[in-house]
Amino acid sequence: MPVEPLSRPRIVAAAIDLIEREGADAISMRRIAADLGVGVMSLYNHVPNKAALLDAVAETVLSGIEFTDDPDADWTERVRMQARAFRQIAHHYPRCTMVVVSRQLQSPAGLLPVERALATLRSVGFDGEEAVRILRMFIAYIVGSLLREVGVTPTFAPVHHSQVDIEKVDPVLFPETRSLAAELGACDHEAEFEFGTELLIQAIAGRLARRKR
Amino acid sequence: MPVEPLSRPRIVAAAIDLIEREGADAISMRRIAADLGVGVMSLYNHVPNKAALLDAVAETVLSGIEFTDDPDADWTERVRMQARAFRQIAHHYPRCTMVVVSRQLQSPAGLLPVERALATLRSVGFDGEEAVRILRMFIAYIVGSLLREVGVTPTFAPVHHSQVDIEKVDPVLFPETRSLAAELGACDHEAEFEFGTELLIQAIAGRLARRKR
DNA sequence: AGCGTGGCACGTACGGTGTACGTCCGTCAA
DNA sequence: TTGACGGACGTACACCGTACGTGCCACGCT
Repeated sequence: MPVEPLSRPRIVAAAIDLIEREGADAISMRRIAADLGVGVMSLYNHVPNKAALLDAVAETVLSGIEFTDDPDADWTERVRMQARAFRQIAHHYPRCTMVVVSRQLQSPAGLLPVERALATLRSVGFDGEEAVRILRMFIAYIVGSLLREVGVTPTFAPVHHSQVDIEKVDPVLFPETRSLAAELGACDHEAEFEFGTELLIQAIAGRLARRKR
Repeated sequence: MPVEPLSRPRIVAAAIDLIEREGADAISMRRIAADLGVGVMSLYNHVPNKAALLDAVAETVLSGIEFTDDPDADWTERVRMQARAFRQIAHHYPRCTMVVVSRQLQSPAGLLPVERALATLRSVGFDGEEAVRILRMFIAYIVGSLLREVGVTPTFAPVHHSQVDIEKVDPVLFPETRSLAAELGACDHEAEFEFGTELLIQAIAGRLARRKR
């Protein structure tokens, strides 16, 4: 029985699989090894330590994003597509999202999207400094959005409790919060994400217009 | 010698202190107890478990934000102030920031800022649904910004290496990234944050104008 | 005064974790 | 044939969260 030889990619894949199945807290070298039907210490022949493994997980997830960039499309559409591509992470690997955003990886895995985004921004007339600033703002927004999206599901979503029992909040201290309970309780992540993306694009467009004037 | 009696606030304070001194990874019930000069299990008389302790840390840090809201000021200025208030977290408790954003707490600690922000937004003419959307977008941006700001300091900042050795990136595959190396390498977090905040405010203002028309 | 009683500090113990180190074995080069 | 070497694995250690039991002390009641 020629079992697949142990390898770094196989270990990383098992780790991702485990995180998606049982959550990021459940991950341990022993569990991964068990899932692979292998001794714990064998992992260390391919991965220096657990932190590096998690970095590899983040890198793998990140590099799995499908960026389809159409250079002929309107720049607003291109920005939209790139933003949506990032959000795919939260869809394909919801439980891994926290891992991805919480470790800053210093590998070229994240460079391709950066390059694409900078190219897009510069092609519409922003200078380098401004392109970088805008990119950073976009990334911040996207990261924050992903965190909201996956944070709402801690491990298993309970039935459906909004963050606070709305009955408990004092209507005189928090009138707005109370009257907007319905809106605050529900959250269509996709609509929310699109709304913010459009707002950002409009802001950028406005800045661009002012700049060209 | 009447030692201060053990109490939940004292435990939480010790936890925050430990995190700030040694990083979020270093925290353990045993270390906290040792810092307080107390047996480990004594902690459990005041805190049900470690997760609850971390929630309490998040809540305490969050409720420590100084929100000064001037109802007479321009709404743009009020939004600015509230955004900056959040960013104080990253200044006062840099190592705790990850803890704060990574646990979704279901306590009224985060309600005050929400209430203020909603009130501000509604006072300038947004309806409830839109106010909530805008607030969510702002929070996403702020959270993402804070993560960038503190993520740059993993544990101890090395000398000063930008995320990638710029020499290593291929200039033909990543021309923009390469040519903007200087801009990408340096990051004035305050300026960056202000830039994004202003852009967001402008976007909101634009939306408001369109809405009133 | 005597006597519960309940809260709190604490020790011990158990199952789990990351990983340093040593051992064994299969493969391949000389 | 032999030597070296890389990879799989077992053992061991320090540390983790926390369930459980024990003892102390301050209090309210009779």
